[in-house]
Amino acid sequence: MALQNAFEHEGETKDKIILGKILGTKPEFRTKVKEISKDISEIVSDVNHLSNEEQKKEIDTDFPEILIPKEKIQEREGLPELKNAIQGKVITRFPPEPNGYPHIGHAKAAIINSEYAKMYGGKFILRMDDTNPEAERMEYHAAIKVGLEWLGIEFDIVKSTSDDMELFYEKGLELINLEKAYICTCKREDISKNRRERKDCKCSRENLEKNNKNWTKMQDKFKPGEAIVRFRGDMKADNAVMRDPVLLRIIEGKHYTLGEKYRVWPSYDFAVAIEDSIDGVTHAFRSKEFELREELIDAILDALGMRKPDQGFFSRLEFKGMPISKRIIKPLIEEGKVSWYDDPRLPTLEALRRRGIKPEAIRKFIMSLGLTKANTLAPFDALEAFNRKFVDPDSVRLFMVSNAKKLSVKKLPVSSVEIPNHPVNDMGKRKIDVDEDFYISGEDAKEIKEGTQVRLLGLGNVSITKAVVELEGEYVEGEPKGVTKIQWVSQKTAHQIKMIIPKALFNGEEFNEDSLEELDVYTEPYYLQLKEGEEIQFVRFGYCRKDSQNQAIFTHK
RNA sequence: GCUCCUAUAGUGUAGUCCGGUUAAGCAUUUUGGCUUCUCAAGCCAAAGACUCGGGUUCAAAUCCCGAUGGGAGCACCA
Repeated sequence: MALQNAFEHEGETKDKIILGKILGTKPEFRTKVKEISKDISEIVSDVNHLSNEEQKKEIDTDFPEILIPKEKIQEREGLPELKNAIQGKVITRFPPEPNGYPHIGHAKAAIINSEYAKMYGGKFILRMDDTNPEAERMEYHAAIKVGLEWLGIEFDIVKSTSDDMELFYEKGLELINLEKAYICTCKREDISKNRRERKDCKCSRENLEKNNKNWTKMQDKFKPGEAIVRFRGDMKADNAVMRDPVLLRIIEGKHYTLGEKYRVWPSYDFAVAIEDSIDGVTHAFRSKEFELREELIDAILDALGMRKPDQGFFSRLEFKGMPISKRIIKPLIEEGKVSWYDDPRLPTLEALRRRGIKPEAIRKFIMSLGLTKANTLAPFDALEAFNRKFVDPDSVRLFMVSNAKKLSVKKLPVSSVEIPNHPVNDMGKRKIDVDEDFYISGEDAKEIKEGTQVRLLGLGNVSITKAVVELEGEYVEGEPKGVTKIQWVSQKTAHQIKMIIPKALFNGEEFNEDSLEELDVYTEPYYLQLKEGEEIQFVRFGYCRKDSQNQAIFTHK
């Protein structure tokens, strides 16, 4: 053993390490640490005195098996195992509120929960969490569905929290009758003050009869803000969430699906507790800002004698320089600094899609993040790396030049050329008509000196005869090896498009005024034949998504 | 302020529950090289980490205490 270790570490070994290895593999020695450690010291010292060759020889003769390289330990695939999970019986859910456009944060919650359902052959529920009539809109509801569909997430059950309004009333009343809840008619500020000072209010001492009467009054008489149903938690609790939180409150806004049918609405905690329980959810994963609610949800379900799901938490996901919250995005849109929620600089699903990010890449990326609770402020290039692998095998390679400079080539022996659409995969060829007038990139033109050669990719070598303002050259026979290879566009068929290059919206706290670069570029006419939304690689430039006939969005290098 | 969560290479993570089998694995990034009619992809290699301070132990990334950094909650939003 000492020999092996010495061999693996250039002829030197240490007794502490050997001791650890022995104890690790052979637990029976653990009681005799003192005795064996002395032996080990001696052996180790002997081994260290041997030369490399001597060590090798001894291993060869006595222990040849240890020269076989150790196999790598198999790494776990996917998410960590769930506690209390039975194959086929796991039910998870994704409960978005239809109050905004879906973004990468939604994707994380949806993907983690759906992966768990898949992993255990269980069921997955989409539940629109729509218990605040003032915030919900059909437009968002639809956008969320479109986004999830694009991500390729499938649901076994689709429902809305508001489907169960009668149940919330029933359970609310049950809690009141159990004296686990009461109606509070204090002012909002007083409630908040009492919470901070950990004092209960007079309403919590009212009798059952009064509470029942007030419950009825909440249905019509009380105005919004005048009365709420509070859970009897613990006003002295360290966890502020437990200090008699709101279960039901009056909101008179028009609900996007139910209209004005109800005016008393459940709070998030109450709704989630009841819904997860009756939907049979076994494992509920949410982002960690809800961590403190775990205790409350358990307490509500305990009070009602209802089944509790296992709750789990994961960190919020954000990209550097890409705001996720409506609070920040909305003003940017209003000021015209960002066009809309699908602006490619934003982390909304729609923006990611327009930018050329593939749903598979998002899934892989999110799975690679794991279930950590430490904050994840990922750089966007982590996602790009995944995306590149999906996009590379079927992106058509096209020529495109930016900051175009003219190059005329004399003695060109051909009038057209066929170029493969992909270097390794068979994606067909395209024919390009050429004459002596070309465009090349300004960046390349800068580097080209008179008297040198360049190769026009797929066409041939050109000897540069003049390199001022406009370039001139003549065709020469030659191999591509050792010559600078550049892309080109034929002037007579050049198609001009706008290239949009999205960059970080923010540098730290500061809005990046140069976050959207726009270039006027020339590309081949073949661009017009591609489908909208197709991913292209402009050779030596990067991957881009065709946004329209005259606009492309830069995806990444 | 109070309460809770969290801390592994430049970045993102595995390992932490149950201390030794891993002188810390993977991916990305960067840098070299190979391949290539792209600065793409692919292949090979290199670089690079257990926040700090105590304690327990033969042995600590792993357990305990403390400090520090980061985040969240303290809504009649979810």
